[in-house]
Amino acid sequence: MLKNMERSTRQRQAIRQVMQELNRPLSPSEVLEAARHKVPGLGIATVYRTLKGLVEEGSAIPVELPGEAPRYELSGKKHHHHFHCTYCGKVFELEGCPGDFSFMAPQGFKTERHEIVLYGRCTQCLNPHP
Amino acid sequence: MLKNMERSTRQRQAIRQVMQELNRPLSPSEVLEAARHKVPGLGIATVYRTLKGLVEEGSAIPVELPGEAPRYELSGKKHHHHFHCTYCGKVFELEGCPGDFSFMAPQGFKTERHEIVLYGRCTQCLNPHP
DNA sequence: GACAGAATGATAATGAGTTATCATTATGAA
DNA sequence: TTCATAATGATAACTCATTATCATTCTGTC
Repeated sequence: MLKNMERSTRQRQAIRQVMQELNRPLSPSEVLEAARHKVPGLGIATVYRTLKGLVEEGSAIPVELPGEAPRYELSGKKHHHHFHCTYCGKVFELEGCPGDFSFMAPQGFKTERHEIVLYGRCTQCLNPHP
Repeated sequence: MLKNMERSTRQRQAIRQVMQELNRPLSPSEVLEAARHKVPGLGIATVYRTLKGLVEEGSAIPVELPGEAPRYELSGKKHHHHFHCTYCGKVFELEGCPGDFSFMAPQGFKTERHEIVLYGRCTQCLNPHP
């Protein structure tokens, strides 16, 4: 007897695969575009529904960046930050973190967490003809 | 002969004052609320128009934080980051910056700028009864 | 294979934030 | 003070991301 996200459909398989393969935070429309290569008729509503389900079951988490609609990445990764290519708009995962930034907060403030976003050009956009 | 933001109205004066006095990134509705203490009948449309004008003339800049609508702060400050109180929702300016984060980017990526956001509790929210 | 009902896809509806409209008011040059 | 017109405030309209609706299709159990 099943509960949430109970049936294994081609659409859901494709969406999960795309998120594993691309391995970076994806917007719903990026997921749609990539997953349509596997399931041509895929609709955006299914993408939203599936992403919501993945977040609810804990296997994906939303990634919020300044001025952008949420993207989604698979969960289970350790503390990390992101790089946003200002040319192609893709967001990449960074490894590691320089550490604790509590010292930046004013006296009397209690820092609980932090986010770092780097902006610039990714390799593909710097070297368009490899 | 005047150009943009040409007339000095009570509304515009109040909005500029509020931004100077509070000295932190303010959302349009925060500006409205604060500026209404000076100009009671102030409307939200005027706030949006004035903020847009301030940005166009270069005296204010939009501050984008993850998952939030843009706030606005007066320009001319040096490189800095922000603290977002998760309790009252206010955003505060931080002084200084630990430095360069290019080393976090993958091989072949070119980092041009970075953003840091700290999350936690501000003094007021930690000490409600001073 | 048959069947209950979960899932899908197209699209209408929603919601939050922002902008446009327009009649009225207020600024500032003459 | 007068007057052209910029600015205001109320609110309708718009934008864009997301969700709801619903007829149809598909999954998985029997």
